[in-house]
Amino acid sequence: MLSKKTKYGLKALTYLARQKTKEPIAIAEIAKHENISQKFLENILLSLRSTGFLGSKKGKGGGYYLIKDPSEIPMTTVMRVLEGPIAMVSCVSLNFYEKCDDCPDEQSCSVHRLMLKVRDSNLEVYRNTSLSDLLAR
Amino acid sequence: MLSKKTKYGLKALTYLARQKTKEPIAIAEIAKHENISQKFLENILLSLRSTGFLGSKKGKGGGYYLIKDPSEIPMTTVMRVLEGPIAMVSCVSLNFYEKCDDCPDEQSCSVHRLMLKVRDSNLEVYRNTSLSDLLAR
DNA sequence: TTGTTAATCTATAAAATCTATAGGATAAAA
DNA sequence: TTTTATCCTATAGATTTTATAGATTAACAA
Repeated sequence: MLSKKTKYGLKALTYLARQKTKEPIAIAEIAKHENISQKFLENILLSLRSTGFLGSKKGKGGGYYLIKDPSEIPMTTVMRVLEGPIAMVSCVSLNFYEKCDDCPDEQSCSVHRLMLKVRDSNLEVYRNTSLSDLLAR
Repeated sequence: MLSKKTKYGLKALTYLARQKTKEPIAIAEIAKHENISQKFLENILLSLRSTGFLGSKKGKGGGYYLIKDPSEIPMTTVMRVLEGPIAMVSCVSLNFYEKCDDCPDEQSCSVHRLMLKVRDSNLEVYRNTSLSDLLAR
């Protein structure tokens, strides 16, 4: 299941991408429009900021804004920050590889084999999807 | 992340599929070979039995055995029983559809749009993979 | 300078889910 | 009728997710 964190994060990014202006948008405004707890959203946007495509400004008139064009913001990056590794098991993870402690041999592991396919499949979707693809009606 | 339940369930099914004989295999044997808590595995196999491709026999010489050929056991069925719906949000689920309570319009929802792609992609993998595909070395 | 606004940061509470175990019931075989 | 192994239900323990609280920092405006 998709976490609420990811769901909210995607909605917030979409909300920002739909703005005509590039002026900062307050968290309160996003939270209100997208039915999200403001405090929860604060944490989410904060973690998204580390990606480099999201900027923020403090004080009056402050808020969040996109630094890059939505078409330059890939879902691989967004999903990794929000949802964590794209792979469902760490032994097939590109960015967070870890050996399974209970599995003596990856080559012959059925779970490994299946999850490799799933990872490749998901990766292709995320690599070929940017924030701009989520906007269209 | 893949749950341990699913991981264990897949390993157990694979273990059964690799048997030469069609005689029942005791849970204890599977648990030992695959490093799984026996009691936990009991529950898992029990839930897998509902799919119809897994049979069991009680008493001495009892255990679990595959009713169908591994090539006739699709991952869609296995994953749905073990891991739950394949869709990451219920609003794109084929078998467990539910409207999101916080989302006024699916058509314009960015999460819906993205998760639809992910579901299709995963579904294709699971539909084209059977238990027999997980066996090969 | 001072007050107001809004993001930043850390900690933690509350809720939900996952993982594992316990123990008796049932069925089959010897 | 004893032994063996699955069946079934309940629940304990651990982990993760979701949400909130409150003090801090930065920017702006009067």
